[in-house]
Amino acid sequence: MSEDRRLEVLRAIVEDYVQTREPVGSRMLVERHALGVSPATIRNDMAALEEGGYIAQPHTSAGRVPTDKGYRLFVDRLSTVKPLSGPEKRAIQAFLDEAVDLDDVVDRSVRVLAQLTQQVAVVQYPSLRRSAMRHLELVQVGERRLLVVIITDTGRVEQRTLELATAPTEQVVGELRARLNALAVGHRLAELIVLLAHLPEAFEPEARPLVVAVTEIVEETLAQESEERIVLAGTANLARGGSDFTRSLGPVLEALEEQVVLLRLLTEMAEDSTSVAVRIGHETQHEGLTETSFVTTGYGGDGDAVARIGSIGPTRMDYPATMASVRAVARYLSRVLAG
Amino acid sequence: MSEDRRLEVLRAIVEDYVQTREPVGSRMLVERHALGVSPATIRNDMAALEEGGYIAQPHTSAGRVPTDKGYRLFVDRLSTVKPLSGPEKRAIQAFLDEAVDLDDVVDRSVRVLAQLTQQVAVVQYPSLRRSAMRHLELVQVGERRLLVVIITDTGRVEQRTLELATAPTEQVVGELRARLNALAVGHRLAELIVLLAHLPEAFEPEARPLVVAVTEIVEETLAQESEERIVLAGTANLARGGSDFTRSLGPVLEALEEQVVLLRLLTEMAEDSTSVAVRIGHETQHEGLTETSFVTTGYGGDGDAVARIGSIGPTRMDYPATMASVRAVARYLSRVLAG
DNA sequence: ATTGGCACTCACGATCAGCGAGTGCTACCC
DNA sequence: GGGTAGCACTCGCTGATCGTGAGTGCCAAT
Repeated sequence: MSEDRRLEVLRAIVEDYVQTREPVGSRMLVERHALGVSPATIRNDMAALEEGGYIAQPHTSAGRVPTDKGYRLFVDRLSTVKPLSGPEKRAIQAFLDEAVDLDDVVDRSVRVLAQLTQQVAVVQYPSLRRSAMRHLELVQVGERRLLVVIITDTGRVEQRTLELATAPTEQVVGELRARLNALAVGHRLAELIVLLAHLPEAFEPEARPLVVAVTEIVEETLAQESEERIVLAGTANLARGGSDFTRSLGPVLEALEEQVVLLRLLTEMAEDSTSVAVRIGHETQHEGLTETSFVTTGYGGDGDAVARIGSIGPTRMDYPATMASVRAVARYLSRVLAG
Repeated sequence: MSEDRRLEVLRAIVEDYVQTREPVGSRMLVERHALGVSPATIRNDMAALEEGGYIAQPHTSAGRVPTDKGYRLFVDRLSTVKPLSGPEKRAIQAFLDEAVDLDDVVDRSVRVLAQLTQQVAVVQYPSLRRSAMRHLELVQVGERRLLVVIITDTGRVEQRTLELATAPTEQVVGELRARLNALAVGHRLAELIVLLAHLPEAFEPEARPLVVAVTEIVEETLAQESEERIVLAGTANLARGGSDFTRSLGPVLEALEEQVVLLRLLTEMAEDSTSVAVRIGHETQHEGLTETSFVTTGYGGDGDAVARIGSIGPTRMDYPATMASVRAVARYLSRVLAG
């Protein structure tokens, strides 16, 4: 009973099951794959794989289905990423290049990925903290209201209005704007807290409340939970494919609407920021997502990513294809942002 | 056979069906509602209502179910809006007041509405064209790149980058910014095309290409289809409620993901901008939405709305409650935007 | 270690009868 | 003429029964 063949059997089971969506039996297996042995032999291998927890049978007298552990092994050791076709690549690039806006880029990315994988796609907006300041604008709107606009090099624009106790002079606002920009432009926003610490001291006492108020709201913005924005697309794909996922669709949708859940997952997976990371079924640690897998990778920035993009589908998905699509879209997305 | 009682029967059927989700028969009807007549009489009325196309029976020997036409009559003439409870109102207000941002306001509105109605909620971002210019900022980023940022009084921020043929001087950019703001601030963006028409002439010939480029990109931004942004929440609610909607969920989700479809509907319904509008089942004119109803109303601005908010659910939804929720959230949303 | 054979299990689909909610119709009453 | 009571009829739903076949596990043979 060779170890190699057992793995080969597991791979065959995964591939067949992904394709047919039905438990795969020993007979079908030898027919569809040139394994060179009889069904009975396969049955022994299957028994061993089941013993090891890599496959399971839904009911007695049914074929085998891969377990989460089985998929894990498949992803880690048995699969090879299948690259996208040339036309596909070009289509992605062309589509993303038309974007006019960060919102538009993100939107197009998530759509194209959903389209490619025929699953749910998710994109995190570039993290404010990890982006660099491109420009900070102060706009006086009304007597004692100030609009603070932060623009990052990733194209993100964040804005807050500020109610002031006293109306500042045009001149002070101008000076503050100039100094803030001189100080901050080009730096990561995360560094800002340190950079801004001593800023008030550079101003006359009368102006300090204003300066403090502005720096505070900037810091607040960075601390905000809403700092992290997430966009989904392709939820309709969950329902597609007939009798596939259909019954337990509710919990999945609920989980996907909980931004907190998605954020946690994406953050956890971010440890491995550069390559494609996979979370399978129970590994998501979320009740509604036990039949769901995440395939994500970082994008933007070289070395450490500025945010993540990924695809969400049933555990029984085509991992090699999904991984390829995610990686491809992430690359083009990075390129567009950098360009 | 009094006309009045027939309508009363229709109302009873709608109310019971909405509540029980099962075809309602003559016996149940007289038991649950004090109609003061016997089932046989009701049957006659039912026959008449069926004749008129207001109700139908799924199969022979089953109870009756309201048709789209029946719901329409119910909504138009038989229902009275049930107001929200005090705590509910306060909760909405409190939740929306915490918003820090336009994105945040929109996000919170759509969530709270989804929560209230237990259906899908949809919010259109304030239309750029109908908003007034609060500020227009030009930021020079890099040698020959200019960032054009438009900020509206509804809090919307739109941004575009502009590649220039030649590097403009700081001074020209400053002058352009000042003039643009002087010209445009306070006006509806829709009027901008006219306002900006003669702007280039006010500049020296060398500066004109820049001016033209900027005005052009502003106009382009307004023409953009992406000018209209839409946000959904509560799609998970479609799946909730057991065996209710479950089978034909796919098409609905697909339709909801097609922003174009939603936009068309919202726009069509906008004719009646101030009150609550309802589209029932086939009235949506969309294949995937034949079992779906839209309840929407305008928000922001008094007189003519700046955009729409609404709730989407099964045709067999609680119209009075939904209409009340939609109207309430729209009001608070308007208030927050104005404040 | 592999294979052929064989008994066993069990989900699935088809068939069928009984039940009951609901209807339409007709004859009757006020 | 509108309302009511009674009655025969329809038909979807439920549950039981049963055959079928894919698939398994085990064992003896190679």
